[in-house]
Amino acid sequence: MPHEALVHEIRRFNRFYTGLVGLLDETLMQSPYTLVEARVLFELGRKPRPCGRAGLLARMFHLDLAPVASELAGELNLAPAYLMRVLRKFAATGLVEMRDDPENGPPVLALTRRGKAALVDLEAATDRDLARLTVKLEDEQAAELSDALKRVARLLAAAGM
Amino acid sequence: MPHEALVHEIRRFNRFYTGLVGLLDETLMQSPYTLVEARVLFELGRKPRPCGRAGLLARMFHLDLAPVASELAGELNLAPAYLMRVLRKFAATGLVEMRDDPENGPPVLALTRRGKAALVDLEAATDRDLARLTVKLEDEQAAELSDALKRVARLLAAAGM
DNA sequence: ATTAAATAATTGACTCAGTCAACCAATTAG
DNA sequence: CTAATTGGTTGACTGAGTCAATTATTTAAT
Repeated sequence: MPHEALVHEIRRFNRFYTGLVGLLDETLMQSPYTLVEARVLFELGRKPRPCGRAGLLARMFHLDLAPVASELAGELNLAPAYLMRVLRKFAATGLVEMRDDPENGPPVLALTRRGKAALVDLEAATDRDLARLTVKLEDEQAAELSDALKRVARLLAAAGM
Repeated sequence: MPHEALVHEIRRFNRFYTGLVGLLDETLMQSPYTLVEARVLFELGRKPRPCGRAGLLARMFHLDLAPVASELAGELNLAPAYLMRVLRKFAATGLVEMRDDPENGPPVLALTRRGKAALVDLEAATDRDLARLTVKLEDEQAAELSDALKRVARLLAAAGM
């Protein structure tokens, strides 16, 4: 029976944190995007898919770039079919561009200018939220929280997940 | 611009933790219940609604017991209509009992024996998961993680949420 | 080089989680 | 006693997310 106290604490934390995330999600719901859509947008912004000249060259030389859509699907664990629907919607509304590159490799994803603008708006909204959440903390407490978050992530990651 | 580093760190953590929660949720999906159903079950088990003699007496003396269904809905932030559907399903499959008490107060919820058994099974499953997640940690690391979790919850709760 | 197997992208059809609006019952206020 | 609030409940509806089948593409094998 390993670490009963810890397991109990994780349970408590999960309850707490899902509540908190729920609050933050409400803000995202105000936006014109679904939660999933927002996550896709974030992820596309965070790690832009190789596209254009760079992507082409990389693929020409057989550098193993993970396939674009499936990689995204993996990172967000979304069903490929579902991700596809989201991407098509984004393509339809002009937020992303899905180019079949000339070499007939797998299609390549990129945020359009409008897509980037949308992302900026989203990030501004969540920034407001997070700022409101942390504004009452003294600098010292903020540092402590930041440190504690890092610890949690590090220890859980080390634990194997 | 308050605590930029902290905001950034919370972002990182959210990404990490939603991934982790996704993993844990997969186990729940294996169970015959929906995520929401599982949460309802957990919550009903955690804080059993007053029922039977005790509940009756309390209500007779106008002790203000929060209304049963709406309280649940609030804690889990579920739409009342949705919660109702879940409860009806549970009632139909014999996991909870919804009694209109004789005094015609609001209906009262209680897990049946089968409901309690189901909850025990669920908790066993999630315990296995959490155990698997934490088994690789040394005792010292486990203590550190537990402490860090408490800190995060305490600081965020203090921050206002 | 040709075929076979495996992996990725894509689509349409379908299901059911979750929302919405309206309604009923009960309590509180005026 | 009626009006206004609050909580419970329902049916109808929407659309998020799944599933199975299809095509295209890359890798492996002979």
